[in-house]
Amino acid sequence: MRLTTKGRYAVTAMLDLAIHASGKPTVLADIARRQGISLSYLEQIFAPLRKRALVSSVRGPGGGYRLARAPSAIFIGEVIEAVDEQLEATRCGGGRDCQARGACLTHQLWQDLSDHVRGYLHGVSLLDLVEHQDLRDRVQARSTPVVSGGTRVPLPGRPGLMRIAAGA
Amino acid sequence: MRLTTKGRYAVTAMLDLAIHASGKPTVLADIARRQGISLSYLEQIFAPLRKRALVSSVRGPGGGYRLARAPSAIFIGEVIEAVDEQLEATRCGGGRDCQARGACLTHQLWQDLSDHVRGYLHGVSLLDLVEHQDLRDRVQARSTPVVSGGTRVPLPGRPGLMRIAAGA
DNA sequence: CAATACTTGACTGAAATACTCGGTTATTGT
DNA sequence: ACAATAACCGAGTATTTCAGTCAAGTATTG
Repeated sequence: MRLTTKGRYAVTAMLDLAIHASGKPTVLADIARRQGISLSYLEQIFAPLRKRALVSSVRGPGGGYRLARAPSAIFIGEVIEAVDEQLEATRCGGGRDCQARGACLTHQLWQDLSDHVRGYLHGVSLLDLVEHQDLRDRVQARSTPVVSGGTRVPLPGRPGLMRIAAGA
Repeated sequence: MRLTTKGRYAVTAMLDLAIHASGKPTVLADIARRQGISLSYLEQIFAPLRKRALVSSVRGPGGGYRLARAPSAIFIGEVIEAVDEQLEATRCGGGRDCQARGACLTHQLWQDLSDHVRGYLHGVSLLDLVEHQDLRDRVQARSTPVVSGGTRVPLPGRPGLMRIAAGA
């Protein structure tokens, strides 16, 4: 599993979708505006989300995207794995000893860590985030218009690979 | 916390150090040979390890590096954090709402994840890895000479940032 | 049929990482 | 002393990868 800002954007977008769900599909342009993500980039992100049936799309005027399942049944891990495809298969085929001596052991370590992370992210649903959010900015959610292109913050963090962010 | 191949090398090297500890210090050249890491790169990696007092060094002939503490008291998290310094402090100062609406919430998610990962890596000691290893290749450890420059595998995986490696 | 909106894929720029190289300083053994 | 050894240091380079853009294409609806 890889963790990139692309994955973060994907989660953010899905969250946005969950929040603004209202029968009608949501157009990407709105998400782009609200979340400060470029439309083109969003398109690129939504393609794999659709392929993995996390969202469904409706074309033509009045179209847009919808969550394909209930927010409680969509897990962050799925979203990230959909977007940050792992075309990886690290050397050292299978369970054999891939390297001298030490390396393969650490390898096992990373593997375990990976499983941990995956387990964690597969345990958090969109609904969890939405609920958590409601608690946090119940006030703010009312005070700012939901749709308008007010803020338009360019980027949440600075670009580059999302570190398993000790920073904050 | 960042996870790079540099960090992986650091852990591997420390593990090597733990395994070949025998009173006398170990020279980097040996580790380089055994683990297939370039000497120069190892030097670069050991500098911060030394700064953080995870290893101690002895200069001159007969010199080399030693673990500064017992393997049971050195944790992987320390090693990685020593090497992959985080000069990070992500935007969105403090606990404020750093962004529009959605982003800061996911932010909290990443934060939690980060804490998880860190907790995990700070719970694994070098000794844990060493022991685990003994179990795994008790046979192999005898069958191949410990020192000689036999294999010389260039790289464990391919370069690039270490993904939280689903691959294997 | 015309506007809307998704779809696709190639392309680019910038950043970070991975790694090298040359030289210096401290010790030790002869 | 001298020479060999090994840690130490800092600058420098190259590759990779990611983030983001652009342009053209296709399906739907009104």
